[in-house]
Amino acid sequence: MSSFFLTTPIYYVNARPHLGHAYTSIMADAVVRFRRLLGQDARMLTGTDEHGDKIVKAAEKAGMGIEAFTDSISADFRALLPQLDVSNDYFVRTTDAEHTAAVRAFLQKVYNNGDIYFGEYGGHYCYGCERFYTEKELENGLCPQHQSKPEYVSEKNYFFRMSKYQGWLKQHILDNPGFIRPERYRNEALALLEGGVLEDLCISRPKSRLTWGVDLPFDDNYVCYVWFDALIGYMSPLKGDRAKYWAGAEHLIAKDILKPHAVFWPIMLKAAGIEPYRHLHVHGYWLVRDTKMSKSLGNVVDPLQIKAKYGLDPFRYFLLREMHLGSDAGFSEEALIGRLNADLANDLGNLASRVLSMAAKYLNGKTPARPGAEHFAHEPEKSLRELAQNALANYQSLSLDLRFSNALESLWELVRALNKYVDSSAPWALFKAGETDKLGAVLYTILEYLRKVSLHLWPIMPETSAALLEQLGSPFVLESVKLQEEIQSFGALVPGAPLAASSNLFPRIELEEEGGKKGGKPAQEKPAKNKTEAAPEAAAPPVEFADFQKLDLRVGKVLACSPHPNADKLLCLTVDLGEAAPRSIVSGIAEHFKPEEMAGKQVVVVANLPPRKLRGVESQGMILTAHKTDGLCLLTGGCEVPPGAKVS
RNA sequence: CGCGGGGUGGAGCAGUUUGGUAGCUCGUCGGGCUCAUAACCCGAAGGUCGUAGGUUCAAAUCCUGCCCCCGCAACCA
Repeated sequence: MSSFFLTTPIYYVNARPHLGHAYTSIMADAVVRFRRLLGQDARMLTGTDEHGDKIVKAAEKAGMGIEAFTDSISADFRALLPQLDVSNDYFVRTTDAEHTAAVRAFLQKVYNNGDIYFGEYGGHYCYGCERFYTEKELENGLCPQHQSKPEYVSEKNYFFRMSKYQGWLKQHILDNPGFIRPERYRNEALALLEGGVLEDLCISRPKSRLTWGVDLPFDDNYVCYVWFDALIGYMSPLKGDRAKYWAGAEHLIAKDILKPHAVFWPIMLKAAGIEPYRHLHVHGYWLVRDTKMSKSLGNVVDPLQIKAKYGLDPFRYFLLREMHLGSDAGFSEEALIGRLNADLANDLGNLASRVLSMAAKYLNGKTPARPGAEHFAHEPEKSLRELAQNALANYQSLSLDLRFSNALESLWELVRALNKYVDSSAPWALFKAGETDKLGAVLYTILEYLRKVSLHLWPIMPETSAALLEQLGSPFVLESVKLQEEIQSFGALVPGAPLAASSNLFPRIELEEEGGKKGGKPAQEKPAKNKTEAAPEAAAPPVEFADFQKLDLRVGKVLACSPHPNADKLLCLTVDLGEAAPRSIVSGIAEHFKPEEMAGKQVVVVANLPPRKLRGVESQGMILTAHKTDGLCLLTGGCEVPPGAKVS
């Protein structure tokens, strides 16, 4: 039995899971389920990446201990999986003891091979930012954030000699066209390698600056930093099964982490004397209202809310049907409802409903006799069989390439052809005419092809697939599936087997006609727990009233406004707060407001923040806005008030 | 000249690798059927494939210039 191994990224625990994470996990699940249908020994890995200073900061911000914090978010990610029917075999945490041991062993091996060296890293360090700046990033030798002169600090660290393997990797990518796909990302990876000599990767942090990480095996004054730790998570849980599964390893990622996966990781493996993975698959982003999801825009989609509202399988179907591998796709409830109604309710659901209902009426709910070969000797059955074979063959090969959108499109050609066949063969007319043999042959044909469709849908919609197969009197048993043979074969349904009297797996969602309201309710009963709008973030922990009083909030009048000379997301405003001189305030609202529309507006300002330079312009306050799905809304005084009026 | 992606009937997308009747879904209009979840089936309207040139017997597809969108990076006190 051939083995197959697929990973999602090891998700970074600095935020709670959202649609993007759900998508990658669901897609990976569909891939491994498809492989299992083909009879392969397919395993899937996912998990959480928990080390690094960003996590330390996020924990501090949340007011939690680092371990409690990572435990909590990792648990969120883990809990999401069964709710999405993701059938992962492994869940790795980079804080697992096994994992840290594997990282140390890996590092030691690379170190012994001479590809890790101790070197001095000299740089311009800004204590305010807690980071190094390159010459290029500095503005006139000053920190762009603080406009202060960074100190030249040299820090000793360990470096991974990536440049040594640059030529090898380039050749490997050229020799293996499918190594990174789709092709555009392969080209991008090649561009990264052709852009000059790769910089060696700094892989450590001194414990004086960071302790939340894996100790280096050859120097316990340092912890391992970022990628070594995370990427090794793809193999550390395999342990004794590594030999069996690693040879078929494939990764699925979103486009933002192409470089570490396409460049760092294969080189790391090479340096450790391990075969590189077989394929890296890269998908795009889900856009909401034509823009990237982001917390600050408040358009983050919560997968569990969508599931609660529309059901899991329609959600999974939508995600896999709508996004073409590699490209971005738009997410909206309108589009989801459109797919659900058109593809699932009207085409597939209705097909099941009409054929089962006819079988109940005309055949007493029993599977009819198998038609003989002569049934397919004539039209329209001849063409139907041909179309079905093509559709299933295409579906299978496209699914193997992770092109689920095209695969489903192909499968739906069969679904539609079956609906046409129902019409053209008109079983109700055969029944009235008393042509029982012909009637049985026609209905058997539809039922059998519907069974094939249902079976093929198992990777995409496992629950619905099983339910439909049950209704068709052919319960799902993974072990007995012979998917490749299903393309040609015909006649698995057992004559006489009982059929469900009706089917209503995909109720239509009726949109409210009047009133222009968006969204919709499923036709079936479902408590409307949540509103359509994006979920507001959970309220922050309580603060003392005294703390609130520390804020000096004022209403001000915008006297003038101009774009920032050196940044496209910023506006420079002059705001009258009733003080001796108006304030200069820089605000990140340029994407939502034009300078000319700001002049004369009243705004609410936080007046006692310390001044700070933003891309070279000093800002002496902060303008308050409310976030909505499609932009920002200025907070104003509500009625005309004198500049400087206090807000409380 | 920082890096990258894209512009195809009203909407959303395929097709571009390997030039050769421009395809799919939704929507619109007309018709049919009555088994079915007001679903299904048939037919029609609607595109000079961003733009200007070039190569070619032939260009959405290959080459060049230009215009416009969108990500990344920088930036949101």
